[in-house]
Amino acid sequence: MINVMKKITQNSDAKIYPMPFTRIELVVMSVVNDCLSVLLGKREQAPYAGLWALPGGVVRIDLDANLEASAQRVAQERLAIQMPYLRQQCAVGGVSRDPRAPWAVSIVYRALSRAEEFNPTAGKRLDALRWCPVDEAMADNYLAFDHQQLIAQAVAATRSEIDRLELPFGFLPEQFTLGELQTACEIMLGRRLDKSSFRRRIDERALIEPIEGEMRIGSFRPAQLFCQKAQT
Amino acid sequence: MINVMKKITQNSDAKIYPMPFTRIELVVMSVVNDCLSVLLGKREQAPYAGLWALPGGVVRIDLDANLEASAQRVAQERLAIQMPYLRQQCAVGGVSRDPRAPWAVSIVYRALSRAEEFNPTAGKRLDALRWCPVDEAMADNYLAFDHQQLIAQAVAATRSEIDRLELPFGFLPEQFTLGELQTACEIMLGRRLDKSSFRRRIDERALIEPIEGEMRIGSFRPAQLFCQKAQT
DNA sequence: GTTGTTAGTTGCATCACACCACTAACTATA
DNA sequence: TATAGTTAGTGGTGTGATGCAACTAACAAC
Repeated sequence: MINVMKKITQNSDAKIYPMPFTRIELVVMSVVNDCLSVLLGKREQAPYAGLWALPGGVVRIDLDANLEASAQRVAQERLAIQMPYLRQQCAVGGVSRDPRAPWAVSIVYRALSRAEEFNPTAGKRLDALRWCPVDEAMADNYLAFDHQQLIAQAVAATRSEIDRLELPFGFLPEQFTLGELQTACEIMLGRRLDKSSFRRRIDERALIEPIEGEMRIGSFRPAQLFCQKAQT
Repeated sequence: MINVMKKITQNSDAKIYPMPFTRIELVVMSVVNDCLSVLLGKREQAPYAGLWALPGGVVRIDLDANLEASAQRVAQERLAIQMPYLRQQCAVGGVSRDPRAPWAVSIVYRALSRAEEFNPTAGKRLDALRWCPVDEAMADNYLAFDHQQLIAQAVAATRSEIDRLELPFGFLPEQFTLGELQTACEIMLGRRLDKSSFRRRIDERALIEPIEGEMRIGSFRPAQLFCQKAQT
C-alpha cells in the first residue's frame, strides 16, 4: 500500500487522493423452472445482514491484470464457475453507496449462464446461493444496496440483445432444437414470439448450424438438433 | 486516507486492500467546420508529455457525491462547461494502464456539445485544448494511453444513437431548421440521409416541435424553425 | 386408424424505410 | 419582369423485414 501511495504521489498535483473502495458485482442470469432468474447470495455480515444480494468481491490489484480478470476471479471464487460471455454493464459509485467505506465504486458485469452447469456447493466463501426469479427479486426491499436497480438494468440490456438476436450467449447448451431455443428466448423476453419469423431471423444471421443426422426424439415429431456455428 | 483504510478494514476479510487509482475521462464531441471532432488536451507532464489526450481528472471522494458528479466537476474544472447530456460509456482498468499508479481505473463519459458554447480560455488547469477531427485522432500513435480506442467506442455509440434518432442531444442549439438538423446528423454519422425519410422519422418520434411563425430567412426559401419538445 | 402434439414451411398483409420525383418559395441576375 | 438557381417541403412507389395465419409432416398414445 505504501508503494501505491508513493506512485500516486507522483501525479502532477503532488497530492495524495484517497481512492474509492472498488468492487465487482455480478448479475448472473439463467432460465430456471421456466423463469428468468438471477443468482443471489445471502449476506452473512453487516451491512444488510440476512438480506439477499448480488455476488461480488473486491478488485484485487495485487491479483488481477484488469477489470475483466477481476470479474472472472470473483466468479471463480464465489460461484466456482467460468463466465465465458461476461459483459460490462456499468460503473456505479458515490458516497454512502457501501457502509464499509466512505466512497465506493462497483463495476457491474452481467452474464447468462446455464443453471445446470452451476454447482452451488463448490467454491470458497460460498454462503447460501440461490436462483431467484427476477420478478421476485424486483419486490421492494428484498435486495441489499441498489442491487434491484442493477438487476433491472441487466434484464433490460439482455432483453435488448435477445430482441436483436445477438446470439450466441452463455445460456446455450451444446445441442438444442429450434423450439428449445425459441422457448428460452421467450422466457427471457417475457413474451411470445412467432415461430416462422423467429426461424427466418435465426438463419438469416447464420449463428447456428444443424448437426447432420442428429435429431431430438421425444414424445412427438423428432426435431433437428443445432449447435453454435464456429466464430469466424 | 487513514480514515479510509480504517473503514475498509471493517470489511469481512479484515484485510487492507490497496485500491486502484481512479480517474474520469471525458469524450466530448462536436461538429466543427463540418467535421465530427473531439476535444483534446495537450499533456504537459509525463507520461506521454507532448502528446494529445482526452481531458480527465481524478475522482475526488472528498468533493464528489457520485461518479456523475465527478464527471461534471472535471468538465467544469478542465473545460469550464456544463455537460447536460453526459452518458457513461464504460470503465476500463488494469495494471500498467497509467504509469502514475500500479493499477488504474478510468470511468469514461461521453457527450455531444456545441462548440460555440465552449470557451477554451476559462477554467483552471487549462493547458492547450483543441477540437480535433476524429479521423485525425484515429491516426496511429497520435493519442496518449488507450484514448484512440475510447474515442472509437464513443463515436460508434453516438452513431448508433443517432441512427435510432434518440434525440435530443447536447449538440442542438435553441432553434434550428430541419435542414440544419439533418446536416448535423449526416456529419456525425459520416453518411448522407434521405430528406423525406429523415423528416418522417423525426416527426413520428415527436421529439421536436415547430415554433409557430418563426422562420429562418436566408438566401433562399425560408425554413420553419424548430425547438426541442418539452420532456414529458 | 384416429387424435393430439410438436416440427417445420408457405403465403399474405403490414410497416418502415430508401429512392425518386415533384411543387413551393425565395434570391440573384439578366 | 422573367428566368435560373438553390433550398424547403411533400408525395408516390418499390422493397425488405417482420407479424399473422394457415398449412403439411412426423411421431406417440389410444
